[in-house]
This record gives sequence, structure tokens and C-alpha cells, in this order.
Amino acid sequence: MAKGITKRSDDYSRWYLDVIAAADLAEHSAVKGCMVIKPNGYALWEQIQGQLDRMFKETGHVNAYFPLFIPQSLLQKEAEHVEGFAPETAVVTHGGGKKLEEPLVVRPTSETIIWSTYKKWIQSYRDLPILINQWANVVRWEMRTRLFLRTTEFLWQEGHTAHATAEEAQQETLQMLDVYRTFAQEYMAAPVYIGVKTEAEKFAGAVKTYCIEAMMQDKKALQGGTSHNLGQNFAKAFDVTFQDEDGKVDYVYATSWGVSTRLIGALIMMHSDDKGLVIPPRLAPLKVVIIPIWRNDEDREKLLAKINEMTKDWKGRISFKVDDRDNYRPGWKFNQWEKQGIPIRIEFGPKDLENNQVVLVRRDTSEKSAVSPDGLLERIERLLEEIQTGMFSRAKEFRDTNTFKEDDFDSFKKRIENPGGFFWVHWCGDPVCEAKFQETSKATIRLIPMDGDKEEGKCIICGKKSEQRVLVAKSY
RNA sequence: CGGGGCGUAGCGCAGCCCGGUUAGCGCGCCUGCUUUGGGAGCAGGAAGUCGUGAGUUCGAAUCUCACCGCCCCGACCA
Repeated sequence: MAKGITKRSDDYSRWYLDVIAAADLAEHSAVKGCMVIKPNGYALWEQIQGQLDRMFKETGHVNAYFPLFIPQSLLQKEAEHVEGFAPETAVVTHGGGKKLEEPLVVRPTSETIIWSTYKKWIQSYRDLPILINQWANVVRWEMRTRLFLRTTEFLWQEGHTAHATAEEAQQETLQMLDVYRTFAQEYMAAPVYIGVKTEAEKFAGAVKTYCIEAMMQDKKALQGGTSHNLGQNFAKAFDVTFQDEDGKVDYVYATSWGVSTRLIGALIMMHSDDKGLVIPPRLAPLKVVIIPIWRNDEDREKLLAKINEMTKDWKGRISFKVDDRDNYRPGWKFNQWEKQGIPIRIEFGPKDLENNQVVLVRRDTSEKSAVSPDGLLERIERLLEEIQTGMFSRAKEFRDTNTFKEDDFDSFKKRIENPGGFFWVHWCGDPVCEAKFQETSKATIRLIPMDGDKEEGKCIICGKKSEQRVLVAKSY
């Protein structure tokens, strides 16, 4: 049925690329590892931006913009940070035909340029907090790239906040993690686990990294967003101090948090099927497409007139489109809009006109229903919500039925390969045991739950005491 | 960086092994007519530096050498 799209069961990774091509989201560019985000893909990003930006502003943040170029010396100021990012930076050595005195790094993230700037802005506690977000592009010279999931250049938002106390910074870190969790669940219909990264997995330069993790349809984990408590690491590296109410001078506390165009990859891998993209209604740039089906010009006119009448007060309330192109037949149109993931299709032909009905077709389940044109908009709005919650429930059920507890390492090694999934295992906290996970199973500790059940147990690797289980999975 | 694959019309490919008129095919595109409830049919038409450079040859998409680029799988990572 779906020509040109590889089945998930045949080749998951080919399927992923086929869905992107079929939905016309993006394509490879002349530069290795970089992509052109096409209008359909960019519209998704705009939806993500729109909702997140609103949520950031509601929590007191403002937008600003910092430069693309970072003097190399700035990037090198925070020891862990430079170690983490130096290998994957692009460096500009020439400008205006001349060799630069100091090379400029194309930002892989903006902590350094921002903290060198915050230093000038902060003198006293009255200057705090600073709650800034920026929407930007960043460049990381990755060895292997995949459209949306990992590209050399990608779009993201990065929040960078400055606080007077450690408590406040921690609160901010958790607040933004919660924003991400809420966004993922309510808009992306993506059930996520939240937790803390291990020392090995945390952001270079952070004290603690928190994350949201979701399960894709191939049962691999995908980190969808991170929120970092940076402590005083960057303040110390950039000498950013402030005077508190009592006149005491201290270093400023920092956080940073971000999500990227990778979320579009997550969206595809969570919800789409062998027919193509499936977009959760709340993020769908186009929610309804109406396809009139005519046999002659007379039909056509009648149908279009009736559609006009039905939709006359829809403008501004719902995004919809009437596909009245005459050079494509209905079947072709059904298929095209299916590939693009439009949540609801309305079929409307002479039979429907006669029976005073329209046919609604859900993209997620392909379920068809004939309904009355009276109260149609309300009916559609309800259906969109049903689709949204249905998509979330199915994704959650899939995740839950593929998440297991495991206490034996040999058994774990087998099960992570087949059938795969998420595994809650006991871990003593030793990085040596963590490294052994990776070497022997190719799985990593995705997160340590923050408020998970405390449960006495034995480390699955070394057998030493463990206080709680951690989430382990293969990941993107 | 290792392994694999590919580069010929907008897209997908055949042709190459075994050199020889005008480089084909499918889809798409343009024109017209007929169609239209799950990817329409017929007729006509436009469209190509065969990745780049050098070499062999009377003659190269095809043989030789070098180079460039991209994709997929692994090691690094959001």
C-alpha cells in the first residue's frame, strides 16, 4: 500500500529515512552531515518553538541572541567543558582573506560566550536572576550523522540562567526539566522518564544533568531534552561574582537547558507507521484536510459550495485545507496527506451530499466514520483530542510492555538483544560497573530516577549494595 | 577512522564485465482528450557536462590511474 516506504519490520533505519522523504520534511545537503529542513519539516519545528517559547515566557524567561562565533580562548576556560567539546568543534581560521589573530570556534553550545558576557552584567544580587533563552543554530562535528537525530548543524534553544543561590539554581533546573516533560507528554504525545544522568553521561561542565528519555518503536531510548545545574563552575571559570544583601561576595550559580530539532526525529520514530508520518494533533501545522470527490463539474461546484458553507466560521479556529486540485485523483490525495501525517482527513463526495454527511478518517488508526455536518467543528475538535490521547496511550503502553526489571547480568545481556527494551537494574554507583555495561552489552545507563522507589538490592555487575534501580537501554 | 554501497534526465535505475551510429527504461514534468469514493488511461512532447581530471585508443558512460563527493553499518555524541 505504501509505495516507496520500507516497512519498519524490514529495516527500521531505512523506514525512518523513507518517512522523512515521503513527508517531505528534509533532505541531505551539499555539505556532509548537514540537512535542508524543508517547509513541512520546518513547520513542525515552528510548532515546537511556539509551544515551548510560550512555556518559557510563562516561567519568566526572555529571549536574547548571542553570537555564532566564540573566541577559542573563551571555550578553553572551563576545563571539563573544553575537554568535552574541543574534539567536535568547527574552527574558523580566516576572515576577509586574512588569517585571524585568534581562531573563532563555531558555537557547539553557548555557555562560554554567555558567561563572559554575564560577567559584565552582574555586580549585585539585584542583578539576579538572569533568565535568558536563545533560539539558535549550533555546530558539532559528529562522526556519524542522521537526519534530525544527529546533524552537524542543528537548531535548538538554549536557556542560560544566573542565580544568587544554589537552591534557586536547582529549582530552576528542575522547573525546566518539568517544562520539557510536560511539553513532551502533552504536545508530542511522548511518554518520558525523567531522571539524573550518571557522571559519565552528564554535560561537560555541569554539576548535575537531568534528562527526559523516551522509547522509540525499535525499543531504543532517545534523550529528548536536558536541563543542567552548572553550579558555580562557569562563574568560577569566568570570574562572575556578585555581592549579596550582607555585602558578601560569592560566585553566581548557573543553569542551562535545551532541546533541539532532534525532537522531530523523536516524533517520527515514536508515532509514525508503515504508511508514513503521523503527527500528534496538537503539534500538527495542518490538522484537517478536506478532499471533495467529484465526477463532473456540476458535482464539483455543489461540493465546493457546501464545503464553503460548512467551514465558513472555521478560520482562526482550526488549521484546515480544502484539496480541490483537479490534476490529482482522490486516491492519490488520500495517500499524499497520509504520508504527511495530517491527523484528520474529510472525504466528501456526491453520496455524502445526498445523505447529508461527511466521512472523517483518523490518520492514527485509519478508522472511518460518517457524521452529520451539524456541529462538525466541535466533533472534529473532540476527535483531535481523542487522537492526541490515543497516541499517547499507545506509546505509553508500548513502552511499559517493553520495560522490565532484571537482576541477572547474563540474562540481561541476552534480553537487551532480544527482545530488547528498557531495563530497571540495580547499580552500585561505581563508574567501573557502568563502563562494564557499555563494553559487554552496548547499553548505557540512561538515567537514575530522582524519586523512584528506594529498593535495596545488589549491583547487577559487582553484587555490591545498591539503593535503587537505574534505567538501562540501548540508545540513539 | 574501519567495513560496505553508490555517483548516467527532477527522482529511482539499466547499460559498463566483452569500447563502435542518435545513451535507454520506470516514475515525475509539459500539451490535449477521457477520467475522479484508495496511488487513472491514451496520444503527443521537453529534458543528459554519463561525479572530476588525466591517460590508453581511430573511437570511452564502458578500459587504466588519480582525485572528489554522498549514503548505509560500527567506534564519538544532543
